[in-house]
Amino acid sequence: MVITRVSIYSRVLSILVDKGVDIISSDELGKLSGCPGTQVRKDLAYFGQFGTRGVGYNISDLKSKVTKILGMSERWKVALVGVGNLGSAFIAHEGFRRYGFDIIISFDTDKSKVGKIYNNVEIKDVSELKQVISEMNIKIVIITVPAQFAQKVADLLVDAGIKAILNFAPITISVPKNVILRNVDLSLELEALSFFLTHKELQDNELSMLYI
Amino acid sequence: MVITRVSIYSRVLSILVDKGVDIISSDELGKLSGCPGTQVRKDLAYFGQFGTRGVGYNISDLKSKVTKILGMSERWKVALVGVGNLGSAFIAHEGFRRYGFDIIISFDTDKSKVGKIYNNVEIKDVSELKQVISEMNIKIVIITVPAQFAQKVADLLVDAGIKAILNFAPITISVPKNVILRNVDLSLELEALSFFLTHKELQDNELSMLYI
DNA sequence: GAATGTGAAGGTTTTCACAGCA
DNA sequence: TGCTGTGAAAACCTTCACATTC
Repeated sequence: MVITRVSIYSRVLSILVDKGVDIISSDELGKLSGCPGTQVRKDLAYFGQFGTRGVGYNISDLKSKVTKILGMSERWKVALVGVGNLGSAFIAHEGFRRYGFDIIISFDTDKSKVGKIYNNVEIKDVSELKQVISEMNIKIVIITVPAQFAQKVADLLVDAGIKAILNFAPITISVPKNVILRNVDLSLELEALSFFLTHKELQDNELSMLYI
Repeated sequence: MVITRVSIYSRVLSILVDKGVDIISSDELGKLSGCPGTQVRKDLAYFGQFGTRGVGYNISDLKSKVTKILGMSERWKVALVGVGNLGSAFIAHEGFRRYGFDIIISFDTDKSKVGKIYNNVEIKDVSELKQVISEMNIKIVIITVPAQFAQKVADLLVDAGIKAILNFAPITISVPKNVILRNVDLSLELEALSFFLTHKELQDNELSMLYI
């Protein structure tokens, strides 16, 4: 939770740096990030003291500290498994590059795709996964394969020594405790909207416990 | 939180229905969903009593009740604004259709795109948004425009009477309290991975408060 | 005996309130 | 005076323990 918000602060700070603003208060940063100022202060306090009492936070200073906290001082090399609709879109997605993530290789099992180059990214056969990931020194992998193959791919990745996985397959996959797995389930996000549209009568505190 | 998990239970139940299983215990359903059985029971208890003590839950029965709770008894008509890489991929994405969401219309401002049909979905000019959304009786909209246009699009949607928005633009947007907004920020997910890779030394309970 | 449903306990996260400092 | 940093309080969520039912 904290980390997601710190990431958002980082986004907001970038925009402010570009705008040439120097100083910001926690309340203001909170407003721009969609949370209360006290939350901002507590979140940052977890990592140190970055502000000046009575003044606020120096934006470029805070930005560089937050960047370091997030481990985003250098760019990350990323691989992607499953070059379907979603996978191709992610390979072409400018946002990843802008925020410091380079998808430099991709994998699929489809013989008609393997060997092709899409958006400067080669598509290799999944059988080469372990070797290529080790050679290219990749630490983060995105899974965009159909649900039924996701666990198998995750197993391959774990075997290849990957410690961070972003999974878009709509299924529960398991990895060892020392591997970080994050799941993004697109339809599930829409289902949450469906729920709230269907239960508009529920209000505020009733909704709180149901959220996210 | 509850809703996200109930959505996952719904997925698991579908698979079990297909497999022809009849009955499942909360512990088993929890294991398949990635949470403890007691969580499953509490989550379901929020909406009623669906099981039989000493026995478990009747799968097809629970499935249909959960479907109703989520508001997924009927299909939802969805619009998408911003037919770029990501937007096109979502229009083509099978997953949405499989889980009951039909993207039936899309919008963009790019004159070279407007009027085209992609994957059976017409691309209309954003200026037609309000009228088309009303005519087509659309209740849910996906935003996949660049960050700098996201707030403007959200304002248009609110003006058009939309009450549920799924935003993929990496920026904080504000909507009135009666509008449900969910944000999916792809790079932010990767940043969370970056953080954990960078701070492997933090263990378990230290990490807990940082997680999402 | 087995598994649900649920009040109570235990944790975690957020918010409050204010001391401390520019 | 203004705003950060932070213990304490409040709110929230998860897990436990067990009475209840099949």
